Amino acid sequence: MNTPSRPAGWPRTEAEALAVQDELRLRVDGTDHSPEPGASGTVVVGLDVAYDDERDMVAAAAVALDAHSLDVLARATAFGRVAFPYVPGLLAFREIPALLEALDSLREKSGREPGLLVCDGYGRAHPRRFGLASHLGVLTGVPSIGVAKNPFVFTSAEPGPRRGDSAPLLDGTEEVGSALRTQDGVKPVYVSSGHRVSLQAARAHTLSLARRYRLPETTRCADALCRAALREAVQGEVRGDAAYGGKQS
DNA sequence: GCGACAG
DNA sequence: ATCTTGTCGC
Repeated sequence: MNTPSRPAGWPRTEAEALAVQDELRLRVDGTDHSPEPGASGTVVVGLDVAYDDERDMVAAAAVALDAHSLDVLARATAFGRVAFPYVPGLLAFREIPALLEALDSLREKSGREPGLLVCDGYGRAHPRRFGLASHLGVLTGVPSIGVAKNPFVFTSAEPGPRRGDSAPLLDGTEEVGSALRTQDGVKPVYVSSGHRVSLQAARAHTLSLARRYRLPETTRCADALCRAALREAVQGEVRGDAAYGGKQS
């Protein structure tokens, strides 16, 4: 019933959060230890968070898919209070406590270890090279990538028009990610490596997960789940239903 | 100094 | 992220 929104020691100020990023960024492993994209039996986890700022409430979702079939193997949610205000570049501090809780819950009920985490946002494509996907990867040790819908502060050439076409996402002259077309003639997504995944592999995983739609199936499933969970939790609160007061699956 | 800025 | 109807198309 008790859902800590801010774990002990969680940063309270922007300065503290920046210090944490500077410390943890040193632990990022840029070499590839990710499973083969689309490999049967590999568990890929999609993660997302929905907010109700009015009620200071967040709902996180973690969904496990089979990398080959894209079948949903397990789902988990977690609820809490907003852990940090939204500050561009510090998104992780807002979302990670609830995401870790959902991920723990998912491990319990699936009984399987994730081979890859797919986050809504950035990994290396970040002002300090330590976005949400990098942060979550370092904390869990699981290979991770970030797939975002917008280029944030970076620029890229327009990738070619076909699925699979990509262009470097640049911070000046440094390649920090890829603009990747996942469907013919559809707006690209912005992919970057988080932890223990190369950029090339991050693109391959993204394409393998986005077979029919612009966004990876992992992201679509997690997005739908956390939104539904938040709706139900808010309704429950309005009705004064105690069953919605804590965490749920 | 001002605006822009993952979700 | 979220506020929000209908509409065009596969």
